[in-house]
Amino acid sequence: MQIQGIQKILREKGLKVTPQRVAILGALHEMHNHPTAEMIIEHIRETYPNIAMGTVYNILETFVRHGIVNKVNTDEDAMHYDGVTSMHHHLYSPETGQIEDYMDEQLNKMLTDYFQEKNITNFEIEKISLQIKGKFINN
Amino acid sequence: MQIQGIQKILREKGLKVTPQRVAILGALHEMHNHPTAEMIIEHIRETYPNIAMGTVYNILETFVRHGIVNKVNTDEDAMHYDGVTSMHHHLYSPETGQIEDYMDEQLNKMLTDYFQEKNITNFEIEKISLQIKGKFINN
DNA sequence: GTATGTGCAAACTTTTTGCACTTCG
DNA sequence: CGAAGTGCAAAAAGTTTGCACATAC
Repeated sequence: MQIQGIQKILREKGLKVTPQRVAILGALHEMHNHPTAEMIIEHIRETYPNIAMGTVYNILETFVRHGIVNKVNTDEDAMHYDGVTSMHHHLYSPETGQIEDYMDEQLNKMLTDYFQEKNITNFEIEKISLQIKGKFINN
Repeated sequence: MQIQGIQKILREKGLKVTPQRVAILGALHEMHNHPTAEMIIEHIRETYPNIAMGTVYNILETFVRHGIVNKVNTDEDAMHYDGVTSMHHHLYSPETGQIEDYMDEQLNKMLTDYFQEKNITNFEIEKISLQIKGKFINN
């Protein structure tokens, strides 16, 4: 995605367009490996050497609040982040920490239909995602 | 579950039966609210006043390694733990932090069948679980 | 110009670690 | 008795916060 696309996303949410925000959201869209805050900083430090830790955490939290970034929960301490907000799932290996997107429209439809019909009474569903735990093979 | 049942679980895994382990596994089986390490300590402190933090973390890690306890990943910092190891899912509200079990045999079968047929090539599945994010209603 | 955002460092929270002592089998 | 487990306290890792300064709009 070009920088204009990033800026548009921010403006549409009423967020001020700052170089830090553009860099972080850009990084999340390039990286595709569900980085931690630490990994994001490392990635953007080349083009943005003096960004502050606290700023990165603040910005990520803002993005999550506005729904343009999602948290990816794992068994590890550090939080991982995901720039892809459309419905998808994750393959996850607790041993190596590797996380891969698992996109599957057929599965999405199956789950959406299932819960539409099921209609859980005391809960309003906002988002459904599968965590598929296991091992990556020869990789 | 009585104390004998807890001891049996530990012995079957080749783990030494210590009062600390019995207390923690017992707590996890009573609690049903996916407690953090902190919450577990608070819960067992009545009957076990001088258990050490480090011991609780060590024991939980041992249990997870032996598959008798699972980690429950959320958007929060602190890890949550679950004494139920059979296939099930979670309703989760990021706003309040509340986590509830969602048990559904029909869903389990649907998912298991789906992935059996699908056969992802580069990944060996060990465990599938849905995180259903949203809001609990009047509760 | 003003509300909002950022840098920085300190503080806080959660988890891990090292080592002496203890306990289970 | 010996291997494994525990207590404790210090340290590490991850995240949040407060405040002065800077910037987007």
